[in-house]
Amino acid sequence: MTRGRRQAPVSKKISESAVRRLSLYLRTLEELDRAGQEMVSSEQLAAKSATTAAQVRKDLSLFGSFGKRGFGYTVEELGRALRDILGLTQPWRVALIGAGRIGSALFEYRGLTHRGFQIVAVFDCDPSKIGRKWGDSMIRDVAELERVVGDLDIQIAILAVPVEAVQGVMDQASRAGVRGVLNFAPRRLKVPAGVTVKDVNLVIELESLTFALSQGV
Amino acid sequence: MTRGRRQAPVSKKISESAVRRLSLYLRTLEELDRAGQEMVSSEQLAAKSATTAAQVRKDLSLFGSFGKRGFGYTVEELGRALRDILGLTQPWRVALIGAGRIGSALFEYRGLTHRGFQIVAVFDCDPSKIGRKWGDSMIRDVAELERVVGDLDIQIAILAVPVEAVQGVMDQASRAGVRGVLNFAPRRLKVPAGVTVKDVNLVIELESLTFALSQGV
DNA sequence: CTAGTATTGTGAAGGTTTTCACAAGCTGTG
DNA sequence: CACAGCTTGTGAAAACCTTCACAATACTAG
Ligand SMILES: NC(=O)c1ccc[n+]([C@@H]2O[C@H](COP(=O)([O-])OP(=O)(O)OC[C@H]3O[C@@H](n4cnc5c(N)ncnc54)[C@H](O)[C@@H]3O)[C@@H](O)[C@H]2O)c1
Ligand SMILES: NC(=O)c1ccc[n+]([C@@H]2O[C@H](COP(=O)([O-])OP(=O)(O)OC[C@H]3O[C@@H](n4cnc5c(N)ncnc54)[C@H](O)[C@@H]3O)[C@@H](O)[C@H]2O)c1
Repeated sequence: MTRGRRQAPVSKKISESAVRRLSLYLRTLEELDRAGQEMVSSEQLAAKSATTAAQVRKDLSLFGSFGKRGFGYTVEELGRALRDILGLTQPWRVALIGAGRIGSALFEYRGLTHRGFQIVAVFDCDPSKIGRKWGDSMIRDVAELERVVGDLDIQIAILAVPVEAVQGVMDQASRAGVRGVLNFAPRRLKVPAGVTVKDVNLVIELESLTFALSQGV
Repeated sequence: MTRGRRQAPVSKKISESAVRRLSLYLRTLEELDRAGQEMVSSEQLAAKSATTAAQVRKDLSLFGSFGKRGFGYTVEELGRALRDILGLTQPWRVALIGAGRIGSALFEYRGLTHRGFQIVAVFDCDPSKIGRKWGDSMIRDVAELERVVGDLDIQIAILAVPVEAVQGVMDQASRAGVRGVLNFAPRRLKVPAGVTVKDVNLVIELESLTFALSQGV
């Protein structure tokens, strides 16, 4: 029987909610790090991440053993481990498709670059927008998507196009070799196996809010 | 033993995921309605909403009995029932706080008004923005928040301010009597009991995407 | 009216996630 | 070195959610 720590997972299935919490823990750790704190207990990490100490320990135990009994976790070390688990050790190259209102907000959002997501190309289909300069680069014709994704080694696409266009753009993107997609259009996308989609849907958020509000009366 | 249909729930606890699916079903129903379809089976509703027929029926059964055995559901009737359950029978009055990049994208987003969310006031703290005209109304000083929320009977606030400012703005909003909040800033908010918060956090979405991508290697 | 077909509504089973509780183990102190 | 104090890591229990499977039932056709 091996005794290693920080062991690779035995390929257990990890729940979506566990992964989302890991991302939260990482943000909390970064705040602690900025505040100069070196150690943190599962108790404290939980309090700052709106969960419980047991949940924190269970989540981490899915991936290995990162703490010291009696003392807690080293902020920096655990942060490194989480970045590693979440696949954040090297920056990701992202295409933004749709240079409209949401697209421009995202393009200028420092929170993304900061976390290692580099928008390396922007696409649109509107001739009046194509060629316009955004930041260092230029808005490209979405027809070039396939070529550019290959040339720039893009792995992720953010879809910020109108709902009627989104499935078509998705098809182009998956043909181009994009493996992950963040979709802002309110439609469930059909994708080939091997492509992962995450949806951001404001209306669902708002409606789950109004549900809660009208329940609580 | 009563035999009523469409019974009010016996105040069971409804899971967040069930509510989110209801919102999805509603969108699907609206699409079917636009397409002129009158009846729908749980099977079809499930296929279009990326879930299973059993799940659809179970979700609906939490709130009552809306279908006809042997036939399915009336698109319009079920739509009405879902709007009722989700608290969408009358429009909600929303304050947008933070007239920056994300704020302006949201303000112009038709998808919200469309679904009965009316942005009736916009607030900022930047003197160069206050007083500027947006749509029919004007950007107001966030200092007026408390008064305006009362005057305009605002129930929901969308927070689109920088992360450093968000807890302060949240405190103002809850003092003002806002009961629901959609928060775009990447920080967990502390709120008094009776206030519900939903977070929209892009970085979590992207990181759960990169987790999936780096697992799947 | 009866038979036949289709689909709902729902207990029960099965599966997953969260919480509990405690042995294991690290560190500082005397 | 032994002990005290504290926190992790983890099986087991509890809670929660999804899937299964089928009786109940609505409607149509004959
Ligand atoms: N604006 C918001 O706050 C908001 C919020 C949530 C979701 N969304 C969703 O995000 C998407 C974009 O919204 P928006 O408000 O930015 O719209 P927008 O109209 O401002 O921008 C859409 C952009 O996509 C471009 N486009 C259209 N078809 C294209 C194609 N086939 N290929 C490439 N580019 C194409 C358009 O030229 C335009 O520049 C929509 O699906 C919307 O439902 C928007
Ligand atoms: N831009 C994006 O795409 C994006 C994406 C996800 C999340 N976010 C988050 O949304 C928030 C807003 O981002 P943004 O890019 O729109 O920023 P922004 O700087 O463009 O806009 C923020 C606005 O808030 C105003 N403001 C600051 N303090 C305020 C206060 N106390 N009261 C009222 N208004 C105040 C500012 O004057 C500014 O107009 C941030 O927390 C950001 O992390 C942004």
